[in-house]
Amino acid sequence: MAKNKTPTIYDVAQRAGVSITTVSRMLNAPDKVNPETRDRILAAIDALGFVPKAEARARALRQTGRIGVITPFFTAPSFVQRLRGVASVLSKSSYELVIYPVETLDHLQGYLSSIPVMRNLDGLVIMSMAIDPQDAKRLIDNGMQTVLIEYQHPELSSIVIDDFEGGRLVGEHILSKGHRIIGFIGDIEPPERLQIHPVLSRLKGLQSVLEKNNVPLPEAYIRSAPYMQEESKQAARELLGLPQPPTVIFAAADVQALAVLKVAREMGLKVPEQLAVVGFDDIDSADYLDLTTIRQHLDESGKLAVEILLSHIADPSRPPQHVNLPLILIERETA
Amino acid sequence: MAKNKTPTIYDVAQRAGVSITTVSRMLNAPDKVNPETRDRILAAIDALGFVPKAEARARALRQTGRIGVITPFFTAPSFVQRLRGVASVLSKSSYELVIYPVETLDHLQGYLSSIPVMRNLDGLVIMSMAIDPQDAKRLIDNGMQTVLIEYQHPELSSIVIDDFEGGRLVGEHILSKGHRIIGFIGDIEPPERLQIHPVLSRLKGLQSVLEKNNVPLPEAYIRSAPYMQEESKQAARELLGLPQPPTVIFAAADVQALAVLKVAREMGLKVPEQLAVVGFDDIDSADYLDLTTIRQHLDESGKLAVEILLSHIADPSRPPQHVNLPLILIERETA
DNA sequence: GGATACAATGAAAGTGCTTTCAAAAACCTT
DNA sequence: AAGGTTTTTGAAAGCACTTTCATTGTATCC
Repeated sequence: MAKNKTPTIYDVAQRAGVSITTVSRMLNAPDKVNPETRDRILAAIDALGFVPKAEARARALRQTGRIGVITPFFTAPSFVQRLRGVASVLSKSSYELVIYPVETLDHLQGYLSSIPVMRNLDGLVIMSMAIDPQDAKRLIDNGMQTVLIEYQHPELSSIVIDDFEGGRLVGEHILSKGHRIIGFIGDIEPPERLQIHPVLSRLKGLQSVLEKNNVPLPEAYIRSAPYMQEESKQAARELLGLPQPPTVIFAAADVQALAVLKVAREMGLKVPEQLAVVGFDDIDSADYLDLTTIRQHLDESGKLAVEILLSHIADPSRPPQHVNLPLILIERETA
Repeated sequence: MAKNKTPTIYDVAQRAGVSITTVSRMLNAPDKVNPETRDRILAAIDALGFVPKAEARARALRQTGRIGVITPFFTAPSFVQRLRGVASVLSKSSYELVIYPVETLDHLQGYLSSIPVMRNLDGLVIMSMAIDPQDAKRLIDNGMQTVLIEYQHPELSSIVIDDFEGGRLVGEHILSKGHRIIGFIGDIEPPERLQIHPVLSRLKGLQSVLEKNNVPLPEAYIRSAPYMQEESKQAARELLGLPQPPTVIFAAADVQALAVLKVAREMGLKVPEQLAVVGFDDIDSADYLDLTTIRQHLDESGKLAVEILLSHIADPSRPPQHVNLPLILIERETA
């Protein structure tokens, strides 16, 4: 047997001693071919394990739909948790989950220009990325059902959280705990590809509360650091090395808060007595570390996104839906 | 314009004043065509509402550009990290990443019976799951390139680690630290769907070292608990409630080790003075918590799997490759 | 026996794309 | 300004089938 290639209609024809025409006809209109010939062809088909490719594909495309998720390269636990939500509802339906990890803006551009046009996706979830109006328009024009997470567009469904409010919640909490010297760590200038600025809003929310209560937050107490562990630790060390170090640090992402906790341990600071820490996201690890943080229902946002998506795929006439997920402060041990 | 037919690439080409080649190229490798031309084509596409037929494309293409990953429903950080490895190499190629989360054995069976026949995948990675000989045969017969992680089959490429050796490493380490009363927590009876028993091997590795050194490990000090946080904590509490509590606990998964650490904190035990903890996996959080653990290069295993897969897709005549990834003990603060 | 009607088949021409290869154009060097 | 690269492009040759159309061999009728 000439193997390792998947058999084509040509192989079948040759083996059955007929032309490809006859094989094709046998497949599409069996009654138009002589029963003897038919049996010969059938035997050849079985022997070769032939499956008409186009048909398989068409069937595959119909029976199992595909939904795509565009996500910043998922190094961050928060994205993972959202994906988990997405997968959990998808695995109950018969949809495949296709992931498009975005590392650079080019990537995103590439996906966005080919996806709507290629039409081999039934729906799309775009996580934490700004998309420009032109791309949005193309999605809409091509009837690609899309749900945005952490970004908005009037004509596309979206799920957002109120980052400003989150910052406020943190501000109120730490003030109520009596803190007056406050440090902030966050990735204020996020990677260009994202083009969204949740961290800045969180900071502003914090600032608004502090101002209202006449608690200062000098420039020196605000450090911008990327999500990486090392950079975050460095930022924490700088903050704690200040002549008058903060008694609480608000890290705008849990992963960064974890880094702060690690520094605190290194320096032998008792948490929360000598240093309180508040995070943002409520990733899984936050619970393990007893980190006080803002829960933004990451799993839920993923689930919801897909549910909205599926309902819109089922009935494309539904208007876009805009959901604002509530935030709550989870008080644990670190603040 | 002859309309009422759905537009083809020819119509687009004509309208944009270029050849079909250029249109096709624009669709598949946008960066290889002049931006001006690109805009013209894009405009034509938009104007005509052109949609490339997936079927035709697959036909001409002879490959699908999709690689699939079958993974236990990815709630566990360790799977996530492997996926990260997978995605990192995939995003450099032009393959789509399709994820098949497995929740039940039925799921797996469904995937395994349709995937090879459907032929809409160029390659497959199967993580941490046993596949029976029949399914393996089907994959092989249909020429589906496959890489197994944490499971072996003589005719399929695979990536494994030596769990027994990992257990040994832990045993030697804790003995060298002077511990003589040892506790073990692990998911010894894993979910039926997995049908693989890495945890048992880890335990056996540990036991082999202990025996050799005449250190006892009574039944009561071995607790089986599923990966969930609550169950793991409960197991830890039981262990620590023993008349003679262990001075070190080896948790066969980092997530469980984190739960142990949490219990220790609850009980006010100093780590590692009063209770040492060793994990297994070296997930991201392990670093944040300074957990002493066995590193099994999760990211790397994912990367490697895809690299092997891609090389086999490129040249299907290559023989299956069996890789044994080395384990090392990472000594941090907890033991 | 000759004309007519079919049934069964294959050669070859699509189908809507991708890809290879080579030519043309634009850009650098020295 | 001559030569060498690189970038853009299109003609044409696939891909795995489906369809059209012409050819053959019979069966049927008068």
